[in-house]
Amino acid sequence: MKMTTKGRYGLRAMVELARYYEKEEFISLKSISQKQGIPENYLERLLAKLRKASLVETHRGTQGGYRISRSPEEINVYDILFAVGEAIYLVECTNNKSLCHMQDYCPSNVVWSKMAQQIEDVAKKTYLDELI
Amino acid sequence: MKMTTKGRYGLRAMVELARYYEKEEFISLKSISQKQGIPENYLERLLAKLRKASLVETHRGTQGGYRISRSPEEINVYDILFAVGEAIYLVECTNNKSLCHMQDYCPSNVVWSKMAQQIEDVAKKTYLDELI
DNA sequence: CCTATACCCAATTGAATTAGTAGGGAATTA
DNA sequence: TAATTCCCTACTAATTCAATTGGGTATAGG
Repeated sequence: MKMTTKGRYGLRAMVELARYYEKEEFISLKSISQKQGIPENYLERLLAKLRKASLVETHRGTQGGYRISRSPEEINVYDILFAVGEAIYLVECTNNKSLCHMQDYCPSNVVWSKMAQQIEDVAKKTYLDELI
Repeated sequence: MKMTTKGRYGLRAMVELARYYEKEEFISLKSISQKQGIPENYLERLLAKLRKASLVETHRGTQGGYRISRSPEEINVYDILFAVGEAIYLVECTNNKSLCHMQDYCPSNVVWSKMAQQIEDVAKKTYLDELI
């Protein structure tokens, strides 16, 4: 039961960017990648998703880069996980009933759903500003 | 972020066995495997682990099989997950500090640990008898 | 205008883990 | 002694995740 790099790298990148929120300057991919020890091209794709979700904004050319598009107080971990496509469920069939071989009631699912709900709650309650 | 089959199959098997607790009869691997739609040989290995953790007991020969070794009220989901080797953590470095490239304090880890703790809590609070 | 910077994007490969299979062995019952 | 059923290890297949490659486009500054 493990979070993928999408979620891990995604959060780390956002924490990194959140640190520069006040300065309003753009941070280059290269810089984030080096500071956080994340492969450049791989991180790039995550940042692309974060951009599409309007969590970061970008600027090209010299002095360009990425910066957080809202105050860290307004971005929570759930937003980030959702943006990068890190799904919050422990078993497939919680989301997709057709995958379950049980007709009516699945006892196990009660547990997995409850766990997923807890994770989601933590994600939604934790804002970036608490992490910097 | 997904639970592996170890945890999923393991719990399902235990729920199945818990249903027969009163009867005290042994249920064959084949029967569990068929009812739950889990590959026989694969399930066998999980049951072996559950046996080693003293959660189930076995008997060979005709009319042999597996049965739960304690009352369902005394077995929680955590016991099962632990027994089958389903680790409860979302990122490696929560358990193994040496894997983390941060020297002192890792902001992200705060989140992942909190989530893992929540999962553990649910697992420890949920007993088999609630699921049958 | 031209060049360096730095984001943008798709396709492919590589690596690791998980899931499942095969097959021989040993205990128990009838 | 034969049928049943657990016991155990090694191997293979499948899937998913992680990372790489490489070419494209916008912007700033000289």
